[in-house]
Amino acid sequence: MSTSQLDLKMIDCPALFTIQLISGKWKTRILWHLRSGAAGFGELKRALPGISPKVLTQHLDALVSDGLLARSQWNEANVIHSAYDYTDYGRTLIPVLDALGNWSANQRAAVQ
Amino acid sequence: MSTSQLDLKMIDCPALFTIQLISGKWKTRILWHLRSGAAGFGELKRALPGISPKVLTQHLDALVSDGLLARSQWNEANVIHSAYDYTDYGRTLIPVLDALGNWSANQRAAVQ
DNA sequence: CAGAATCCTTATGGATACTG
DNA sequence: CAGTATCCATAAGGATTCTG
Repeated sequence: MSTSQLDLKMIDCPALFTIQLISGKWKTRILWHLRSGAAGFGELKRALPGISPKVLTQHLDALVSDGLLARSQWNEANVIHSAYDYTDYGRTLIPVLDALGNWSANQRAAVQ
Repeated sequence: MSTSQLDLKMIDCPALFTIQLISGKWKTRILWHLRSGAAGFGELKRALPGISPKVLTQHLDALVSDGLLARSQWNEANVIHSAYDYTDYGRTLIPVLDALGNWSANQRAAVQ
């Protein structure tokens, strides 16, 4: 499911590469949530009501494998904890996400 | 399949609204192609090798129904012609598409 | 807690033939 | 030319149970 490979299509349409990284029912919401700081698996799950652990894992794995997020883990009283956070690379995407968000906010404002 | 309805998720994550408009295997490429001007059904089909007429119709219908594109048609020697072009609303999305494209171009440049 | 495993439903896309 | 109609394949997502 990794989208890190380039493709002829993406040379014709560079926007496609970026889109593929952030497409998926929950990816944008994960990335959006992490803008305010790292979060563990459970926190993300709570922040995204309705997502199943399998799907959350799938999306996180894709984001990690595409280099946008990094995962860390540690033990506390014999219990595993994890944290997902932007990589430096992933962080460069935030202004782009903001552009997407601002556009939609402007559209909504214009309608009202 | 219209994504024009707002949703609670999109208030938490405004970027999601924009993403939904341009997600789909060919949507970005259609929008990218039309940046250089309107195009008919056949031209788009040729510009997107591998797309089937059904799927092209689906994507165009979605883009029109979401208000990003407009469709016009006319007759010439008893043969139907069509043209798809940005609406004024859709055109406001072009800078956002450019942001997506520029980001991917920068990443590719950085890798090399 | 953080997932892996399994099974299942739905959404998306595709090939092809046909029509006004 | 510009699609529709039909049938089909795969991908994406989801519910649930289980494990270190």
